[in-house]
Amino acid sequence: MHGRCHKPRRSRRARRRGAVRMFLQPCLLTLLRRGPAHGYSLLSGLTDFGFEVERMDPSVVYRMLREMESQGLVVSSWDADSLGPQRRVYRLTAAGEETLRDWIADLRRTRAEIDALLQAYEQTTTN
Amino acid sequence: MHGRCHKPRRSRRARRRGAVRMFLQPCLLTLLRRGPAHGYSLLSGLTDFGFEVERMDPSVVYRMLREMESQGLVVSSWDADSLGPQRRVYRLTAAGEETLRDWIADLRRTRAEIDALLQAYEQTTTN
DNA sequence: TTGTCTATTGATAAATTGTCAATAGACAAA
DNA sequence: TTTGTCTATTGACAATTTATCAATAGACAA
Repeated sequence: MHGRCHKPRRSRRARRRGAVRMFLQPCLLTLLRRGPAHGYSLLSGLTDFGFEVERMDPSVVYRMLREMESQGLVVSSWDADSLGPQRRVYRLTAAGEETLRDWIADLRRTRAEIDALLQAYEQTTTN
Repeated sequence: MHGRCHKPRRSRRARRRGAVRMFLQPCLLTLLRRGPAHGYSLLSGLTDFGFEVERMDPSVVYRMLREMESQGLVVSSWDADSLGPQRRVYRLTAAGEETLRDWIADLRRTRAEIDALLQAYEQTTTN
């Protein structure tokens, strides 16, 4: 048939509730903290943080990486000795480290807010 | 001067990171679980969950309430014996209770994901 | 020489959130 | 009694974030 492996047709499913906004960014920053990496390997690494990578569109990750680069949080270069197509290798910058620190603080706060709600819920369990 | 109390000019500040998407909805549902209430009182109740109510635009809350009503999660009626302007009193429906249960499950999952990231961060503390 | 896999880019639609402006009843002060 | 202020609500629209689809391209295997 056509030269397309027809994907499982990620059918318009309801967006997940309760997810953290822009959560992708701190996840990528954390992964890059372990060392330089390119988009595709970062994509797989996201499973660690609860992403369902199979259902994710890779363009989401690439877009975020390029945006992060435009903000100076990462820098990219072409991997010299790679087989296959050229791939961009991303590396964390000092600014990226700092932004990640801010993110961590925000996430602790967010966690506390979620806890507040969960506790409020449990306390008013009327049924 | 004009009949407007000039607000502190909620100046275009960077949107907070690390907030949960649509967090407002489960907060309102939880507040309504304690009993019927109208928009303005719900607005104040949000402080419990980390919202900075002074900086919030009330229209955000009203919009959410109306959307929740259109989804059948709450029903509203006009408060008969209210002083001042008429106000809509919202009451939680069975569907609302159920949606809140789903939210709680989602939020527990979200919290687990945040924890995973925080742990990953702490484990790779290279500096 | 066609197809498949990895890797990346771009455009656009849809959903969510933020901001501003307007209306309206009650009440207090001038 | 008219002006202003407070509570309460609605509507419109801009900005941001997220999802989806379509396309390109090198390497390699059949």
